[in-house]
Amino acid sequence: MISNKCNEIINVWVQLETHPGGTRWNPTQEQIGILEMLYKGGMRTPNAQQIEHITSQLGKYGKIEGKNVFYWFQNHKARERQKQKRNNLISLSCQSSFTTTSVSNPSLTTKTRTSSSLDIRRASMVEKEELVEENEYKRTCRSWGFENLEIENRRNKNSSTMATTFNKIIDNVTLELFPLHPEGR
Amino acid sequence: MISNKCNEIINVWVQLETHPGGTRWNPTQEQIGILEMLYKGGMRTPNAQQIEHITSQLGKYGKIEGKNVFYWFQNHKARERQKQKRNNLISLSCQSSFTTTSVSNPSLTTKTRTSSSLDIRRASMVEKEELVEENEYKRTCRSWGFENLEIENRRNKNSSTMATTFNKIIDNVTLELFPLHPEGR
DNA sequence: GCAAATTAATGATTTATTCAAG
DNA sequence: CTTGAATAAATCATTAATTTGC
Repeated sequence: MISNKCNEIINVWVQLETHPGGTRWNPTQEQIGILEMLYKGGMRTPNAQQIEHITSQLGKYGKIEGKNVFYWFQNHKARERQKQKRNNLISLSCQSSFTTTSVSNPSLTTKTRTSSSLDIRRASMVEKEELVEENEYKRTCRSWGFENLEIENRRNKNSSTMATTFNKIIDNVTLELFPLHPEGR
Repeated sequence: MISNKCNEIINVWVQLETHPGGTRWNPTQEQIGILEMLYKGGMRTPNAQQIEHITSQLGKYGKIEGKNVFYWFQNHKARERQKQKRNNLISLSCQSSFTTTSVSNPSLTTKTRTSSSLDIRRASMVEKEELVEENEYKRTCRSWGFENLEIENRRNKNSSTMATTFNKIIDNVTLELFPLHPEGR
């Protein structure tokens, strides 16, 4: 898809050129593409091993650290939730319905105003209960990268230490993850 | 203070005995004592180097990982905040005052009920503005442990790589941190 | 066209909340 | 019930888009 030597060289050069001192990570198109592909595939909270793996692969297209990958997934996930929430709010307000949030003392809630654009925060709290989350990946054991992954050895022992091609990383990682974390929590 | 060889041996044994499979970290008294000392000294969000340092020192008193130290500070901080909040709420409700939160449409807020025990969350939002935080350590550059601390080399170059005694760790680390992060943010 | 000024995106951190072991 | 562990939400801060006045 996006993997010829030319782009690789150019990107490395661009990276080195535009990030001399070392500010924040500026992902290349290839990196973003792959991350989004993984995300679309269902990856949400990669564990340390997976992050290392992905990082080493994305590293071919520019400077990158493990934490960049971790943060990318966190932010991407959060901001999609955010967007979803906003959309839900809009569709709700388009129905122009009165939202009467049931408070502990219901006698005091007298026909509260239609949800204005301002107080998204409170609304989010309400939504959390009435919105069916599509998030099928509940909490996964993230585990830190500080120490070697001793604890994680309890689960998936079989993880290719370091694949070489993109197809490999994508297929491997997604296949590793897609079983939907069989041992729940 | 708490540092004779006997205890050390016993604790190592206890650690190994009570955590065969590898459940969650169970801090020893010495470890907690030191952590609390550091906390009292003002440490709140140690960075990767400091965490590594502390971990290696606490490791003398039992099995421990960097993430344990990290989480300990996070939880300790958060739970002190929590306690503070609860206390503030209590003292407020003891005055039995009416809290009228100014909403975008003030005409609708008619003498809202006194703060009941349930909605701590909203109260916390209010407090955040009217409570002078004693937290003089704003945001410090935590940085991950995944990669080597390349970026951090911009600041404090002088950090003893690995001290040996407890007094050393305490004095060193606190002295490293106490300058109140001269370059603000 | 083209910099300076604003605004929107998004990388990075911290804080709040929740889960669950003991 | 306490607290270690983990995730979600909120926040900060920097870079890219975009606009604006010239």
